[in-house]
Amino acid sequence: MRATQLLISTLKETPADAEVISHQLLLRAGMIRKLEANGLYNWLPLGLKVLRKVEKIIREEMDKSGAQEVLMPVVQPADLWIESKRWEYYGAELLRFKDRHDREFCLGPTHEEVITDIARRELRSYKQLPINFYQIQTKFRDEVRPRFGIMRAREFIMKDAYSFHLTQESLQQTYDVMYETYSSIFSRLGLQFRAVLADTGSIGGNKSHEFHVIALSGEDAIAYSDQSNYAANVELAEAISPVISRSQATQELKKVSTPNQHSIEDVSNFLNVSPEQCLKTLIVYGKEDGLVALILRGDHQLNVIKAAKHELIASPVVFASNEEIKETIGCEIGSIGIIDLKIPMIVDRSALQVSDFVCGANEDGFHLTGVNWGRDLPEPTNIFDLRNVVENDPSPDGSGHLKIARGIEVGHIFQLGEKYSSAMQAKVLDETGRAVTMTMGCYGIGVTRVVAAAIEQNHDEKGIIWHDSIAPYQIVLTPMNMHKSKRLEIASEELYKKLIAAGFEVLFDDRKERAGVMFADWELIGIPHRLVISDKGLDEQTFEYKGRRDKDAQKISADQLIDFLKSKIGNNAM
RNA sequence: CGGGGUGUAGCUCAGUUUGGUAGAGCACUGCUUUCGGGAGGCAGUUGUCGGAGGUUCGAAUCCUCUCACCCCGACCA
Repeated sequence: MRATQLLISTLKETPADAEVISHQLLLRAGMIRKLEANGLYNWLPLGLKVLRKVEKIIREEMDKSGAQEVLMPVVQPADLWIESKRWEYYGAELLRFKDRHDREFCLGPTHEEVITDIARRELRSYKQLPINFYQIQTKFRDEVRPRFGIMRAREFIMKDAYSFHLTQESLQQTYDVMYETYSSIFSRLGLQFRAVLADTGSIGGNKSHEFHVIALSGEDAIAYSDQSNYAANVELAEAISPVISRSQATQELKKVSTPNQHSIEDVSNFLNVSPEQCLKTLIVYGKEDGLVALILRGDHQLNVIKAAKHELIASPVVFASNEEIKETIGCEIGSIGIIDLKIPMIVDRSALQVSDFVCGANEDGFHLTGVNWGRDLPEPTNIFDLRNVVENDPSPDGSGHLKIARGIEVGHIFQLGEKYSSAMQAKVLDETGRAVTMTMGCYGIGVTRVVAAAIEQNHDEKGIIWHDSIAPYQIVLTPMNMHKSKRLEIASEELYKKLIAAGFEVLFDDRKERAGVMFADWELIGIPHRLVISDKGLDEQTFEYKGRRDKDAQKISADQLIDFLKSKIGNNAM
């Protein structure tokens, strides 16, 4: 490709509404542009090149896994969604509208209904199973608050796959294949990623993994062991109770005045004890009427997803209002304590381990010190894992300690079970001739999000750094002052053709631009390999090469150039 | 949906307090130079001042309404 024939719309300045680095760089590199409305983006030629490469790798690996590609409409009839009950439950994220005949439709945020409809029409026999369909298709979710550019846009491209099975064992097998396939995909994309155990949430099912690209700007926190393969979303990661037993009580129970000291930070500073030595009491609504107290160590954070799984706690977790707390317990939020609480109490495992602790006195302006389980109040009976794991907690698999990293969720695989197949009567005959509801798996990759995630992970102050496999072009050929040297022009044209013949994806910067402009543009756009051709170099039969991450350029003799480039770029992108 | 902020040239922004008829830098066009790191010079082009209504001799500026976008939160798998 010649630069004079390519839309190069680089910006020197960062548009004011771009918050995250991937959004800024995609805009500045001229890869995407926002359409008038919020959360909708145009893909310009250079950006689309990248997107298509990501799609190609996904497609190749999915095909290799034995999945088959289909294409389903973006517009979906309401009837199917009514059948699955999601017309009622999906909420405002589902963009609904009517056609000219007043029939109701929606824009597909996902395609479970449609694929299940295909399956129930086309699949008749267990002999056709297992089967795995995928598509790469545009989705629309009317997000409450789209943000971060293409990271969380309203319209986006997703690779979604749906598998159908007669048995759980079969589902597990395909699930494992997808796990491996995803690992291959993200490896080929050149991403540093981690597969983590995930909460299955309201979709249900018994097993789920998220694939996260590790990046400081990630929206999710993930916990992983420093010594084993264990990794889980912090939402899910289990906080193991340390094996150490509680120390003996050494202090007297005392009531102390703590005027205007409310937060754990206030109280621990005021009494000169560490937050670990304090217990905090959070009041939430119970599943039945009434309130429930949750007891955590002062330095720990409540994990609302874990808490919502407790049988006494309302799901989702809702904190009690100040008025109700005052009415039921008799004090303000900052002074709630554990002794003589009149409501059910659920104690985090770690809170159980503390002796001589500090807690509220259930009386405004007072706390208790030297409190001990068993001595000053009964040993708790209701013990639960309520908190977020923190750095250096023991790993739940017993091997090593947990580290915390930020991740961008780019893929999610889970076992759906029969939620859609049973609601929509998707059945096949088994070997005894009996109609059996199929069980399903579902596997997504946010294709457009992958592009953003790749940038979040790979950029510097000059711009994007694409991995060879997804760069819009592998090599950029930049001649120095070509318009002044006929000899250089001829040599550049020759080299351009030679590189193409050798199988490289090469961009020839034939613009009449100064060197600095060319260099700055291609560094911003993130072309991984740069060749400079100059009169000086022609004299000594060399070209100058610089990798996007290299500090300095190096001279390569003309006769070795192709071999050199092949060794640099390798086969992964060819 | 709640809170905060911003709307002026393609981009970044000044001008609004104190009303007087629209600006800078970058970008873009042409020419030019000492042309390997977003260079310099000369000459140009670019606006419903987000929209509607009002006050006024006169509104980007004051008032009312409205729309859009951004940030924080809530929501969401």
